[in-house]
Amino acid sequence: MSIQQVAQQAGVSVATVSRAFNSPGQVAPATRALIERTAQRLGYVPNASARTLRSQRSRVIGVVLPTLINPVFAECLEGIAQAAAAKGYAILPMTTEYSLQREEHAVQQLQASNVDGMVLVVSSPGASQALQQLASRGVPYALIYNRHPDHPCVSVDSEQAVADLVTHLHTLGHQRIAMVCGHRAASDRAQQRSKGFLQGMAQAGLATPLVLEVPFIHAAAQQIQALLQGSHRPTALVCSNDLLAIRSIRAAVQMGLRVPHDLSVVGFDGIALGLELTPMLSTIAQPNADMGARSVSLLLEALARGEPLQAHQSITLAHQWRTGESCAPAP
Amino acid sequence: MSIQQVAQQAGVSVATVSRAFNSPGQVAPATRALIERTAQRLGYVPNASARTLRSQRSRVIGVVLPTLINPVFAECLEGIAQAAAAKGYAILPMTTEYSLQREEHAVQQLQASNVDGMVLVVSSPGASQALQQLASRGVPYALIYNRHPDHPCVSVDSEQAVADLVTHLHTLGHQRIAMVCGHRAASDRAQQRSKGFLQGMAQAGLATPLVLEVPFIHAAAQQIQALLQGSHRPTALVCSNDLLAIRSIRAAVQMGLRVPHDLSVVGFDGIALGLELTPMLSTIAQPNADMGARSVSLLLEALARGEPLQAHQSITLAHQWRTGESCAPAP
DNA sequence: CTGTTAGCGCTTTCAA
DNA sequence: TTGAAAGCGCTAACAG
Repeated sequence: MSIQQVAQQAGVSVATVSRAFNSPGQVAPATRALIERTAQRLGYVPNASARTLRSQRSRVIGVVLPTLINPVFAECLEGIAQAAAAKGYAILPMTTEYSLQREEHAVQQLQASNVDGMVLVVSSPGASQALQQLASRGVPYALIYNRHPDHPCVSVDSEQAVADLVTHLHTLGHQRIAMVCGHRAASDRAQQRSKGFLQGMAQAGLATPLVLEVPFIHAAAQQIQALLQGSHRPTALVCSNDLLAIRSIRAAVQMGLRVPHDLSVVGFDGIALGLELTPMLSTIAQPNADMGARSVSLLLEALARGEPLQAHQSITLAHQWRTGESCAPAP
Repeated sequence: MSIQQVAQQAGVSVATVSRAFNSPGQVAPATRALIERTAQRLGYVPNASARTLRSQRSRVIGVVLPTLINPVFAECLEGIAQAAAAKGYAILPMTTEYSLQREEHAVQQLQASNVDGMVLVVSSPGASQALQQLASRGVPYALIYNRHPDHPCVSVDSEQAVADLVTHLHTLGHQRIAMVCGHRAASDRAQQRSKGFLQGMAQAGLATPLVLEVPFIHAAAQQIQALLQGSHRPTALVCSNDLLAIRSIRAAVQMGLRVPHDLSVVGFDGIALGLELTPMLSTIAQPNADMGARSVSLLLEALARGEPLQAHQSITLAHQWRTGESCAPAP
């Protein structure tokens, strides 16, 4: 089913059929109606590859994410997809599983696919080859969750958020607060959040802050339990994301601790599932879908202006403390 | 960066460059090395649109899923992505949010994108316009999770699984067993699972089976709590998926019931997160990533043979009872 | 082993 | 308002 056949059937030229689809206003109403009817009857759908090849724009936005197993990224992707669809754009998502190599590969693939722009979550913006390539080639892109002065980012202020959280915990009477943190090398979020933790602890005048670094992928129950051992154990655990919080709760309950009675556990991200859990997850909630949507608008505006996004166009969105049920005053 | 410029820089014809990429064996080692070096230096990546347009194959597999918010589909997608990548295929996922209209739209978009084949989870294979279109146009496709005699499907026998589960619960002493089920109109899985429930109840000689139908999207705590009211309340709840099980546990705990002591709750799907919860989710686990992978292999085999998949090539994979901690003998 | 060449289906001047 | 025609970048005969 090509434009040729539609043109032939309708008794017009291919150019007219093309116009009927792309700038209907330029086609006489009668002609347009005829073409629409014919196309409908033949089940004609314009060939995206040909269109892209010829017009040098694909109306596709590439998306690079660490993984879809962590619901925070799935939620964000839904936001991206929705915002893109509303503007007539399709999305092409790729996951990197926190691997730098796959990050570069994804970016390369997306470039080959002629995406008009990209939305990415990378490990570490400062160190990313992939981003450099994008910048040097003038491909418009926006980062989400990442924060970096040299790149256009849509994010929340994790550092401040966690620092404030520590203050809040301190107010609740917690003195011994520890952090469970994802691999900082694989995520600038983990870095910022742990930085905020240390800052908050210092501000509160709390001593010897403990930060336990664990992998993202597998549960690390034993390490967490080791952290919770002894009479001088922490009374509150700050986790660098909700998934780690969920794992921490399990680890704690397994060793006989009650959450939040004996131990407060708070997460970061605000995944929707956290609201359904028992206890409901106490967490610093990010507007995940909205962040996705905002990054798309930013990107599309840049596309419309015909120039890449600048670092100074970064957006910091408000986070929100979700009280939940896994956090309580110190015992 | 086009093949032209690489050819020129390397002092060979475009055909040779093309061959160097697509059938390296046909190019003299020295020439190939030169081309590879040149391409590398210039940062050349073949243009996917041009390639697809010319060769009439995109090496892309379209994927249609209800949503990525339910982790079962996210896990499945990871399986699909991995299997596809291993064979040099990219994937193009679209979500339908359980809407029939979006289902058709997705299929149409994917066709326009020249995908070589599709993997889909639809609401109801028997009623799907989209599938009919695919079949009539000879586009190879495979369904996952769905089960239907007229379509090639990769699935587990949900009906049998749930029937067996009811037997198991009966063995554990449960007499009053109810089901919490997703909208049957929006999902043939919900249909099959509720059918299995009724069958299991009949087999066990248990009376008046209660099936509560709830929406997929929003929590329905009140309806579930109404079901659990009174002294003659169920002692076990069979949920048509893990998300509903998680919600049911919350609803139960909120009204003072202990899980599994007062009430057993079992799910269906085997999402990875279920293993991390407290109590760990008791569930009928499907091999989600594997199902995705198998559907891809099936599809690629069909592609290699140059013909669509047939209904009789359907695969039924084994499910597995995951004991968990949310299910116990009747109180 | 390498080069020449004809399109794949579409958009977009340029003319009429 | 419409048509003719020139490619977008690539692959796949075909020829050498």
